[in-house]
Amino acid sequence: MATIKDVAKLAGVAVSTASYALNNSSKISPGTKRKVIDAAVQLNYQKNGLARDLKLNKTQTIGLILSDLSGPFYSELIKGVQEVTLSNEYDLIACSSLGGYSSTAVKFLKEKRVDGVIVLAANIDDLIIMESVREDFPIVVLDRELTANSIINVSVDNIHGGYLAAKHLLDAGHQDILFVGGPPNSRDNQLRYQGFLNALTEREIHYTPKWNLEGKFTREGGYYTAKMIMMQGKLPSAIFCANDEMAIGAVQAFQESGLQVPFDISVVGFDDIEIVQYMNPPLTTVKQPKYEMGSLAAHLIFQALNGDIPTREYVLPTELIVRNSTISK
Amino acid sequence: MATIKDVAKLAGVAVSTASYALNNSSKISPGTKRKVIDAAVQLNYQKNGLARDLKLNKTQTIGLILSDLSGPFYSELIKGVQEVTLSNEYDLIACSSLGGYSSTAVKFLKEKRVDGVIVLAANIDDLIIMESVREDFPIVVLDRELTANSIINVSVDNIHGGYLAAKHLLDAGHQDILFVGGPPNSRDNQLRYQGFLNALTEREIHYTPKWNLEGKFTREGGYYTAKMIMMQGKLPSAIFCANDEMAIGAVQAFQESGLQVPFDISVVGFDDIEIVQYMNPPLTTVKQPKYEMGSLAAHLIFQALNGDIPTREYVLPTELIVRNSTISK
DNA sequence: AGGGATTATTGAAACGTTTCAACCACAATC
DNA sequence: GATTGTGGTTGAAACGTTTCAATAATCCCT
Repeated sequence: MATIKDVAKLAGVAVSTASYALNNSSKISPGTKRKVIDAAVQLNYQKNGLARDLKLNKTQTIGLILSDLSGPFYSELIKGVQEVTLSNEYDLIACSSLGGYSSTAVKFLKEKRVDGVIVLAANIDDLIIMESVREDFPIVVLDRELTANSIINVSVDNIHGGYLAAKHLLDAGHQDILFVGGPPNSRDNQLRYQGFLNALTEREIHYTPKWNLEGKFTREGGYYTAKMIMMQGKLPSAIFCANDEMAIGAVQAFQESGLQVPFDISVVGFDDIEIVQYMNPPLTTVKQPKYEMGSLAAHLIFQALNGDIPTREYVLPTELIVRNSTISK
Repeated sequence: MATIKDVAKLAGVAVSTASYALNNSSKISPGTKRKVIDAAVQLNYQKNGLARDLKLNKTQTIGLILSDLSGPFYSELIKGVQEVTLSNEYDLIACSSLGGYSSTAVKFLKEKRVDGVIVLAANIDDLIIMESVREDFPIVVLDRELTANSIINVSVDNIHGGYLAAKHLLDAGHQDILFVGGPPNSRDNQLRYQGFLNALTEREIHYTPKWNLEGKFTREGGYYTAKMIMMQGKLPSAIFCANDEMAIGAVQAFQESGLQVPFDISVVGFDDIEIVQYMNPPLTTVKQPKYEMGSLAAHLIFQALNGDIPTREYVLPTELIVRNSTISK
């Protein structure tokens, strides 16, 4: 591997000259510049980015940590992050938090491999993030509550979202509504449930869940919960699933049992992930402003990088998207 | 930022000792090891990964280059790559080829920031890849044909896939089949078309496309092409879209015009991306072994990294998945 | 008590850059 | 002809690690 030393030697100049020349510094005369560049191409020289970053103490890249690179992760959100990053002439790399303490994510959080980081990964521990705070290293965490000097929180109004979902069903005349929850320790889940309850109490309906409906935030979770519901005899007239994936699973379970959504049971989800508009029936759901979250997160990173200290907390609105999986009673 | 020097000083040892201690070398006595570690936690020391990588000339990470981090990129494929990478105790980072010559992708290809790279990005030029070949730097390119010392090709049997799609329609009695192509300079597109033609000629059907049906590999592409088809008067009895995204757009266009898929027209796609099974109707398509592609690609990287020179070319099989968007005539 | 063998510790070089401060040659100014 | 200036070039230090080779400390045998 040719280094800049080799280039300098071949061009017959000092290594500092070679460096200036390759970075197109105005100090260098056109003649030597040409010599150096010729030498570089002749040796097929490629700069070592690690050395450069180390010296400059700056990587010009920001990291995006996702719970799983392959998951149905919010592609809209990534787009938001990416566009802002690109327009600031930074690089963006995505890595996964899979693997716990020895995951790539931790490596990037701690080892100064990026200039700032956006964390969207519920499976990465708050503790790890707190351990990674250091001066001048902005961290934007999505969907969690964490306070430290350089940490910025961006989240979505889950409570209002849950409220909207429930209100929609109530307005449509449903009385017997069931909340199909995700993991009980998930903050998202709790807040959505909270909003759901708020809507019910507003109508003075007392919600008494007869059994514990909570599963994973996955298709299987929704599927099995729906099976459970059907086994309990009396069907509710509507369910509100804590996320879209669960709703997909639930709808599938109902349909497999010959039930018609929305005629036999209305279903509303949460997230508005891309595929739910292609379902049969298309899913009524609560939309998160995913693109906006992403671009906001990235903007905040750059603001912090530029020395402005942005506000530490942002909550973005949610919106009800009515499709055909719900019907008036 | 505390460096190892600070740790050494605080612990009262030489920096080499500190380094050995932090890396848990057996040379160091338990006593000093403890001292060093205490000092490290007290200073909240975090190692600088760049410095380490530079010194070791090894990053222990492999890069995955995608055409667009946010796209509906093959999440199955990524999963394959990720699992293999993780089990080899390497890190995986994904980056986008958006931005052409100054994209993050190029940075990672050229600047020695990763130990190997997998390229799945049609929009990155062959030339760039060729410029990045260097000894001991394995590059796996997916879905393109490129020969150089350290380049390995992995692709899918597009020809046979196209053949399968066409044969399925022919077997179902369709005579008037239209090929809805993607970008004409796309190799995937060409090969799928080739397979399509092979099936027709096998039945001695001469395919004379009355107009040029080619668009982008996107939903819009399929949508507008379908509109075009409908404007031409006589509807074919089936179409074969060069990828699923286009098929989705086409189905949508047909349905908007009141046509029934598959009763008025059969549609088959290519790729078997996740959402097509949730469409209404679920799409008949040709499945690519995405997971296998990913894990194969990663395996090959590690093989090369271990000094074995693997075969330079791999072609994976495709498979027809019959769903409800096609019907017998 | 002396000498070899073992174990712990350390100084210094190296990885490949960038950049400061010094230097040089030469022209311009008074 | 001495000073000042200028544009071009360079040596050396620095970034934060790891690791070799050398030294220092400890131990065990006779």
